[in-house]
Amino acid sequence: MATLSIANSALDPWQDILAPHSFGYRVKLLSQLQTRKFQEQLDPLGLTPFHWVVLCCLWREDGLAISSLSEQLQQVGGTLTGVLNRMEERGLVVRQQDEQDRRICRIWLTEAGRSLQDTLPPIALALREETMHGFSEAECQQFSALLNRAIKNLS
Amino acid sequence: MATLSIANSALDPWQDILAPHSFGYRVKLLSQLQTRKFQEQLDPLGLTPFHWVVLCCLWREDGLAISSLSEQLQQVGGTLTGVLNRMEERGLVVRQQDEQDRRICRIWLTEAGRSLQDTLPPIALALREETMHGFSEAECQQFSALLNRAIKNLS
DNA sequence: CATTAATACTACGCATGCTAAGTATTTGAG
DNA sequence: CTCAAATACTTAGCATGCGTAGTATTAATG
Repeated sequence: MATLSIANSALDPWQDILAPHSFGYRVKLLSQLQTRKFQEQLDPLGLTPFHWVVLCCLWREDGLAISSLSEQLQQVGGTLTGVLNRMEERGLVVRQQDEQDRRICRIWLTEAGRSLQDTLPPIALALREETMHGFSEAECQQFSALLNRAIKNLS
Repeated sequence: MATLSIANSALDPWQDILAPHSFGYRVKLLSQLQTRKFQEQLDPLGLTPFHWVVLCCLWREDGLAISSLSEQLQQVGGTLTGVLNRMEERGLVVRQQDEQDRRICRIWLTEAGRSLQDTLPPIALALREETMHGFSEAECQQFSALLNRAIKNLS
């Protein structure tokens, strides 16, 4: 008979590194839960969470090179190619070769892509508030700081 | 000219919800970084991070139904079908229909799958220690507790 | 100036991960 | 007992996400 008692966990030195109760798996799970909730909200708009993050970058600075997006988002180039193809088909962005260096492909917002700046941030904010429900300001900052340190350790 | 100054961030109320600096995106990033590092370690063994989490469940209790794996890992059934197919081809597990209820498909470890219990946990432990490098015991527990609360909020 | 190296991106194959639809089996309402 | 509903799983299609290989362009070396 399998037990999950504290005593058992104290006896098993691997307890806290084995999925699904490990720290690592719980990070993955939180990431997944966020994505699922966000996906639900974006689906009626014909958008995906990945579209959102690309749009965020372009709202701040339009005409970014794919390599710059890749660096900012820490995503490999191959992944972006597909996403940008679908965003272009969806009419959110257009590709344009750089004049000076024709290896570079710059991504520009369309009017449709720019106008989403009014619609999407409130959705993202609501998700953040749901995630952080019951957290004090200090706890939010603590969480954020711990997250940054862990990311730095693996970068 | 794009600036990233504190002053600028204080002026923009959306600053902390826009990718790639948002809390949500950083959670995703930590999850991704973990997966990449783990993948690197598992690749020479012909394994994936998903194999690891399934094996963890089976080491604790062999012969689990797919629905039970689905619940424990919080993964939809369709995802597991593919993973279990590949694990079966890889010789880690075997499928067997339940005698009492033939709708249920139980997953059993092979000897190869069971023997990995000696090899894999140290790899996972090393990754965890790399992630948590420089964290005090109290900080680890704090991080873990905040994570659990956020997961609960979205579940 | 010519050739090699480096850079930016694309293409392909494979592994998650999701939804929706389909199949087999069992349960349960009448 | 019978047939509809519920359950367990598979299949198919699409969107990430990664690694590798390929193409085009520019930079760097001699």
